[in-house]
Amino acid sequence: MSLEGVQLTLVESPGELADFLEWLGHDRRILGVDIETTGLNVAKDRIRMVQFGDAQRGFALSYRDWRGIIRDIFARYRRPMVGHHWKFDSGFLARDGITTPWERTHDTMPMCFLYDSLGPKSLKAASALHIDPAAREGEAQLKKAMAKNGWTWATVPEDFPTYWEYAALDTVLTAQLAEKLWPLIQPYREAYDLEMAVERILCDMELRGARIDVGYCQDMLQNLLWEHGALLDQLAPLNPHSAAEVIAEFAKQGVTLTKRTQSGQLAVDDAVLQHVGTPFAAQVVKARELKKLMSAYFENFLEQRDGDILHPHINQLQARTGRMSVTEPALQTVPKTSFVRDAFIPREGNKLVLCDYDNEEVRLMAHFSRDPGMIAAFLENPPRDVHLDVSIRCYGEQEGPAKRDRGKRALFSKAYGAGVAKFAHTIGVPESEAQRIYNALEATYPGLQTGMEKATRIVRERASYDHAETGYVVLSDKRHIRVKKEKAYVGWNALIQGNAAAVLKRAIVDLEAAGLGEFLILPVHDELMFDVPESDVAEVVPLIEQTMRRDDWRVPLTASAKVADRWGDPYRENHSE
DNA sequence: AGCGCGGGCGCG
DNA sequence: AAAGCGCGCCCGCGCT
Repeated sequence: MSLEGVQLTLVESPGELADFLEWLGHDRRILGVDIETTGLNVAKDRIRMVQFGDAQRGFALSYRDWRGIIRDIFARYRRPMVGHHWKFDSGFLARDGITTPWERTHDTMPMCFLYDSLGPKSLKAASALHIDPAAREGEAQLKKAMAKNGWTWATVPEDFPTYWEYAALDTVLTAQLAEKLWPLIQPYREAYDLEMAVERILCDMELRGARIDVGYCQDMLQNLLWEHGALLDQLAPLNPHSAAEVIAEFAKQGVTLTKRTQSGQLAVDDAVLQHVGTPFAAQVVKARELKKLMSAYFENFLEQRDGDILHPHINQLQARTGRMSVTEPALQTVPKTSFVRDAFIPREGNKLVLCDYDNEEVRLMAHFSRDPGMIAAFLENPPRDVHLDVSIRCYGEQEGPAKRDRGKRALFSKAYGAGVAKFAHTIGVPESEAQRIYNALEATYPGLQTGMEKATRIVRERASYDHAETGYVVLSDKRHIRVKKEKAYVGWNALIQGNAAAVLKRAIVDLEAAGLGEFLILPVHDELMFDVPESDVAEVVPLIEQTMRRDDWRVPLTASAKVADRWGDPYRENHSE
């Protein structure tokens, strides 16, 4: 495939429209579709252009001029279509009341990911790799022209050739990419079908959005602003957010710092400041905390809302493991305090339902390690506390329960590759002590070590076999997650996180099939948030738990739901968790 | 003024 | 032989 001889057209006159419609009637394997918008925000931005194309030709249509025609095309076109990141385009069109035929639509983004989970996922980068290095030229040229003329995506003239050619070419790239990748991803059809089904549901979730309590956010932001301002006044002229100034202040006060950052500078992170323990160190910690709460959370909630609804971007294939991420705002990183989570409320007359998998990653480790003790623990009813068992083996029946968290930290540290030194440092104990906990872990669940070694070996062997820089692990839905050979030990993490991600995606599809899709609001790795009418809650909650439950692993993957009036309810101090 | 990076910190 | 993994967003800072 290449871009040579590709013909691009801006449809302006009725004659050009007739030519375009005649072309649209031709027989072709797949029709590429794309839209251009004034920006990325589905609540605030507009569609400017809609483009159609195949491997040879691309057409750009002004949305303002041809909206009715465009609507008809989506209603009538009966053959397969393909977009790149179709959730974006489909969401904008759906918002305008234009329904698109998901059941006949493909997406080259999941194709890219399934072909190579570490490869490029953007249309331009993937096209440059798979089709023609010239695929990037239009974008570069357009950016230059926009900068020169002070244009944005909202103001660049529709008839500016570089703009509409760039727009029309995207459909050609998408169509060519689809033709090239389609045969290559056939071994991963199960995963592809799953991703397409998930994408459609995520599209609806983004449009639905999550409701926030605007007044609460405004009040909390005011309080934070005041408190942070007062702290800055106290410290002035010193800026507690400048590491250099903080380091200089410690030097002046005679405090010696030793920990270094990755690049060799003196570290002044939370652990260091806690260790220093002076009032000034505490003030720096406090200032950072307040700033984070303001800037990353409450300010963003208020800035990014549409009325009282947040429409976050749910990035389906962002992580190399196939995990999803949520941005604008980053709702997967909301602090686990009622203070921040109280910002999230259900719609009028509704309840929030929060359902997460119980110890999902540990249960998957039990499955893949085949460790008899770990498997047995999860087969008991109720399940044994695997972390407590490690702690008791290390510290005894008396002291063990109080040190359960060390058992838990040991498992996750060890499982994801931390050495004894790193583990000792993160939990703040001498290395000898950390080694004792690791020994207890190994004695309790010896299968963990062998499982990790096996995953590492497999990644190395596959990389060698392919003469490649990367090997891979295979997930339950047959997809490959690539892992760099020089960090082959990451294979275990990829296996666990990747399968956890696939489990959640399958659950989302099953929930929709069970009629619960309309309540879905947000995924958080091993957890789903629902917004459910109060009158349906009693019926829906057990259905959610049953639908999410998985019994096709060596241990059951169970899910537990909580009902709340605010997201913060389960995190309140008097709550018994 | 805008960009990229490192440090730091929020989550699973 | 040894190696914590996966993200997003903020700030300060140095650069263009």
